[in-house]
Amino acid sequence: MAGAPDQLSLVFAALADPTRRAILSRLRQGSATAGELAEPFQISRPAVSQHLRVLEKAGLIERTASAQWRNCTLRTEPLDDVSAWIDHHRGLWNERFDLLDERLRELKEKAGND
Amino acid sequence: MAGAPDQLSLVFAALADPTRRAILSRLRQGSATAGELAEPFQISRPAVSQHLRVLEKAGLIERTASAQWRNCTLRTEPLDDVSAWIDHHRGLWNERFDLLDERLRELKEKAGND
DNA sequence: CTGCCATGTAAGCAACTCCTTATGTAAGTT
DNA sequence: AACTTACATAAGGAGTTGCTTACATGGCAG
Repeated sequence: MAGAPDQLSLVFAALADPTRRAILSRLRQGSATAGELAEPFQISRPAVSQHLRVLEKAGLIERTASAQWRNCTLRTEPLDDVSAWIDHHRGLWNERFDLLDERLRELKEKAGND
Repeated sequence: MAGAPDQLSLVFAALADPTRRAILSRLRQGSATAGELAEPFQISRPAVSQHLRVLEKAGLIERTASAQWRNCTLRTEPLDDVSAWIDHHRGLWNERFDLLDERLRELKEKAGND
């Protein structure tokens, strides 16, 4: 039993593969069919299909069927979560806002003691 | 033969594990020894040790040995690369800088044709 | 209906991940 | 010296990933 991994882990895992990142890069220029996405790669179609499934599970693409073509479109919402996590741990927020917070508290105490 | 994965893939893969993300979160409050990092988790010490090695290979932590203690410190540089990739694919940059790029290329061509 | 085309699914395999227990290794303690 | 502490590494196993080939599905063209 696997015990489904959380969404953030799914997204990070999806992005850990260069082929999948290349697929996403490609989709940045607009949606494409599975065949178009497979073309630039040396790997087989089923392999690409499996990559697409991983990306879909991570919420990074959306697949809509029209006739025998599957259209893939980029979805960037999961990247917002990733971005939030990353920024939180880069200290863009922190070491600045935490210090600011502390500074404010100091000033408050000082003002209180006057 | 594995064929060493690129650094960005290493970082994404390292971040795909909740335990490792928790370790990084913990390190945000300052450096810690391997033992301190292992304590909050139910898994064995060797398991934590292996997680630390993955994080080290990804460049996300630095381990320095002093006596029999291994001190782990957070390194955020790899997160900058991740952040750049993410932002690039979120369309924060894009729709602005790609257009600028294209515009520059147009101007260049025009200048060449003169 | 028959056959092609685009794609997904199934089965199988090598390689990797993540955990375990057992065994180093190096520094401090008695 | 023997013992403990703090960690790493080794070996092994269950589960997952990423690829392959072979087959199934479903729309379309003759």
